[in-house]
Amino acid sequence: MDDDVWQWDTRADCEVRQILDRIADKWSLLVIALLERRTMRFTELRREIDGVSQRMLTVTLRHLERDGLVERTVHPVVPPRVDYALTPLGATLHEVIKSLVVWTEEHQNHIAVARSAYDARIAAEERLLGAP
Amino acid sequence: MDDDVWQWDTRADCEVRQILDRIADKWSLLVIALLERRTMRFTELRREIDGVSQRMLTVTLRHLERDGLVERTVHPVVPPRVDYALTPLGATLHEVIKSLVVWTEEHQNHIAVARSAYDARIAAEERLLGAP
DNA sequence: CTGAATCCGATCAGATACTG
DNA sequence: CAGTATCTGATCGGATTCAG
Repeated sequence: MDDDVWQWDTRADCEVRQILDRIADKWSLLVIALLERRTMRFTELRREIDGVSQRMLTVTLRHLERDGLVERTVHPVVPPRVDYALTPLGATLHEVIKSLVVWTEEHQNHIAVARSAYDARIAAEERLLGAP
Repeated sequence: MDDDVWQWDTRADCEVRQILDRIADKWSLLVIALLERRTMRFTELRREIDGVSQRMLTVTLRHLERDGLVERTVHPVVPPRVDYALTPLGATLHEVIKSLVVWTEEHQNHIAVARSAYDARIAAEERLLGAP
């Protein structure tokens, strides 16, 4: 059974890979995390997500909407008002994403130590090669 | 408590974001999934992962090694033999990744339907605009 | 306010050639 | 076998401008 689950990873063009690439992109995780709390407007999202450009937020939201993870609601008022909300499907994804973020939170110190050790080892090797 | 966990997502430069970008990249997930089964050699990984170039596999493995997720072992024989194995830290990450892949497997049909509906709706709107 | 469209520099990643 | 180095086309993404 486990073997069946992991069969996917040998094929480049399979559906799972496409979806993984989508939900693993830079801003999608953040958008989903924020919308899980509550419905938000475009400008609210832009203000909350530090570093995102207007263009990339728009692109990200369109992708999420297309995949059925986010619902876009246009209110016919002036000035325009557009609300973004997580769909039920998006909510189930959020549960999975949450475990990923929690793991990162718990292990970031461990990883920082590993990086320092690696960098120190590489630097030491380069000194050996530089002065033979 | 939930609020603390999700505090991270408003800052672009925080450690968690860097780590997420790393483990969410195109090939890392596949490498970790394969190495969880058993230790593998460079060429074995390359053959198993459809579509990866030699360069990108090397880069991915160096990143994972630096983060302490993968261990690289060089055997001083000819021809050269290099084994890659998941570290204990990498193994804990695999558990999290697995839930992500399982979610994708379970919902890929749902997403495919949503995409079709979205594309059809966009196409219909464009027809309305094209022939007024 | 919420976008769409365009331009353009930066980065990424594949192909190729070379090495121990 | 297991890489490194280099070149180059492709893609990404930010800044800017315009529109409903």
